[in-house]
Amino acid sequence: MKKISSRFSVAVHILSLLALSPSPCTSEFIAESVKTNPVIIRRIIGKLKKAGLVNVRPGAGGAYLTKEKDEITLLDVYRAVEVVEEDELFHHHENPNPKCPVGANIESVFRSKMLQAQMVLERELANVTLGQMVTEISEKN
Amino acid sequence: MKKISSRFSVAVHILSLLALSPSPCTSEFIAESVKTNPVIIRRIIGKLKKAGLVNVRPGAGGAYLTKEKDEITLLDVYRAVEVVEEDELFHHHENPNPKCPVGANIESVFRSKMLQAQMVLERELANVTLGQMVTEISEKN
DNA sequence: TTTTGGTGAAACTAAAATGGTTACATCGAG
DNA sequence: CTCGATGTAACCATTTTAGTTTCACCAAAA
Repeated sequence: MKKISSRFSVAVHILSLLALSPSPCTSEFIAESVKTNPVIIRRIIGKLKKAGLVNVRPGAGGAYLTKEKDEITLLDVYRAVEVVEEDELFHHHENPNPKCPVGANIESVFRSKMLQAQMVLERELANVTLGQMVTEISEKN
Repeated sequence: MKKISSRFSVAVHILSLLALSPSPCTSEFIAESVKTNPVIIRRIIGKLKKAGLVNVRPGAGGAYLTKEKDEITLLDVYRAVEVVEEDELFHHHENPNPKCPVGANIESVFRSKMLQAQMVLERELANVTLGQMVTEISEKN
């Protein structure tokens, strides 16, 4: 793979800005903080919107949170930006050879181990709220 | 990202075969069980070799484990096949705007949360040995 | 010693994901 | 009505991945 897409880290960045800003933020403003293109921001905001985390004022513009910052977890964001396909982090390659005793059975065994590993990862993400994030960010000032 | 490369699942498949086979296995034999090309298998075996998990008989051919199957964990394999870059699963995008209070501090906060999440994932992988894998695979027969 | 089977590596291809850019129709507030 | 901002679409370049062909080299067995 390499790495999980930066969409995730950018999305957290966006939401942190929204959580700290008293008024809606435009994609251009956000793009300046993230140091990227406004279109990139809009695309990610689109996914956050679809997930019900933010709303965007039509016409006038500007995004804002639709939930309390303590009710948004990093897992919500992770899922919203669809960084992993079908919510499965690990590739279960194969249509292995069913004639081979290993080929025939490895898939289900491997899969269950990977789902377990994925579960603990997601539980960890679910444990961190946007509220905690912005608190820690603010404390560093 | 999508998914972690199938190199990982294929590597586990390869090692399972080696653990169950009394004699060294050729890449062609393995390729049949995995249902892929022998060259793909050799490339992955090359990485496993570099990590000290297997050895290959020169000339005659055939790979075999260099460690006890209970001393190889899925984390060893995960690391060996280099599915994640620099051992960091999450992308910490950004050279964000240092002038922005969020941009200036989010990176370190986000990073520490992600390292924590990655840690629990890896701990889970470290908890499963190749021995357990082949035991479970065999039980299914 | 010659043959044979296998490895390791290079060179290429094709597909997909990612991050980025430009352009533009559309919508609402002032 | 005008202006600013959004939401898309259409591209593009880069990188990763999986796969294939080819071939030099090596060691064991005939």
